[in-house]
Amino acid sequence: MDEIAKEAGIAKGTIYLYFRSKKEIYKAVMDRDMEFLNKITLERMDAALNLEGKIRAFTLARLENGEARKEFFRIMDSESGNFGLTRSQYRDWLRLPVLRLASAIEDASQRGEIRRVPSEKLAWIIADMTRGTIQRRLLGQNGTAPTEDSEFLSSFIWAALAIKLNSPES
Amino acid sequence: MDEIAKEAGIAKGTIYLYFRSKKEIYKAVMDRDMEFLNKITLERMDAALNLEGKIRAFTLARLENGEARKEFFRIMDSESGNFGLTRSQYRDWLRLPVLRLASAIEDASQRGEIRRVPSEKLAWIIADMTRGTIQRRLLGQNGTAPTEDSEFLSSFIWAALAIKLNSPES
DNA sequence: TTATCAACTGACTATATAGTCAGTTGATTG
DNA sequence: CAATCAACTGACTATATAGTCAGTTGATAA
Repeated sequence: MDEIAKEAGIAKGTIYLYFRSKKEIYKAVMDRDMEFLNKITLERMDAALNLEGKIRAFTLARLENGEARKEFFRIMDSESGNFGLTRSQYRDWLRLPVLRLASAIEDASQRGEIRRVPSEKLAWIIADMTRGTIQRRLLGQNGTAPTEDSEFLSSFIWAALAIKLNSPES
Repeated sequence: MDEIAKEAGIAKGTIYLYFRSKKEIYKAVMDRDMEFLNKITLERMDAALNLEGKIRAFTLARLENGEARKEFFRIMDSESGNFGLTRSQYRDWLRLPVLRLASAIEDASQRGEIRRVPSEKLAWIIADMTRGTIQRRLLGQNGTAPTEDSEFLSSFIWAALAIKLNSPES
């Protein structure tokens, strides 16, 4: 709190005129950032015309955001316990874009554009892969661009969704 | 430390005859658990005859372990920051089984059993999906068995790896 | 000029808890 | 029996820091 006050150029007591507790500050920051991230994720997904584009939009929006807010992610990752933020709250925030992704998958599945899959489960593991990739990018001295990683993820997922065509006997 | 001492049935001071600090205790627990988890993961992967089996072995070993040590994972997840454990140390522990998975993928890729893929990247995202699935299992009241989730993950991954056959024009 | 008050201040309090160490215990030995 | 000592004890110390509150400031109003 002393550091926050110093950084903000106010006295510590002043903080408590605007926030009840330290937790509340973390929550406010978290809410703002997650809201923003979800907003751009959804916008970019909506702009995409087909499922393949939506998957690419989802992964790329997340990867780019991770890149732009490294420090935030680092703190979230290693200090979330310090401010009473559980993994389940993080999951709650993810839910909205993930469910949007799930409906897109479900639609495509219904329309026969991809093979039949459990859409919600799939959407969650897409989110898992994206998160893991962001974490890996933040750790190592990563030379690759977000677009490249997004491309890798998307094409991998897309390959798994392709309808199996009648194949010559193997 | 008071709680640990109580649980162990010794005085707090006695702890410091065996461990230099609180961090060291966490590290010891972490090391033991991760070593164990890696051991069974590698054993089960080695027992599998082909890549598909190895992927299934990897995911299932992890999922079952997550099930058997819920409390440990929960603490790891939400309190890792409290004891100076960074995400990068977690990643270091994962490295061994992930690289083993990567070589298996690389081999299969070389032998033409699967299509060409960047094996290490792929191995890491398999680990991501597995971790995410474990976390989801620990949160919700999950009715499904680990085998079912492992099956879902493995078949999804396998579908993405299948060699694209010459298809009739679409 | 004085009163009022909202915004602000920062020294201080309260609390939690990792780590310490002077003292105890009980087994072993000469 | 007395001496020695390794293992152990738990009351205590040291430190960090979230949160408080009596007092200050400066603008506005009467």
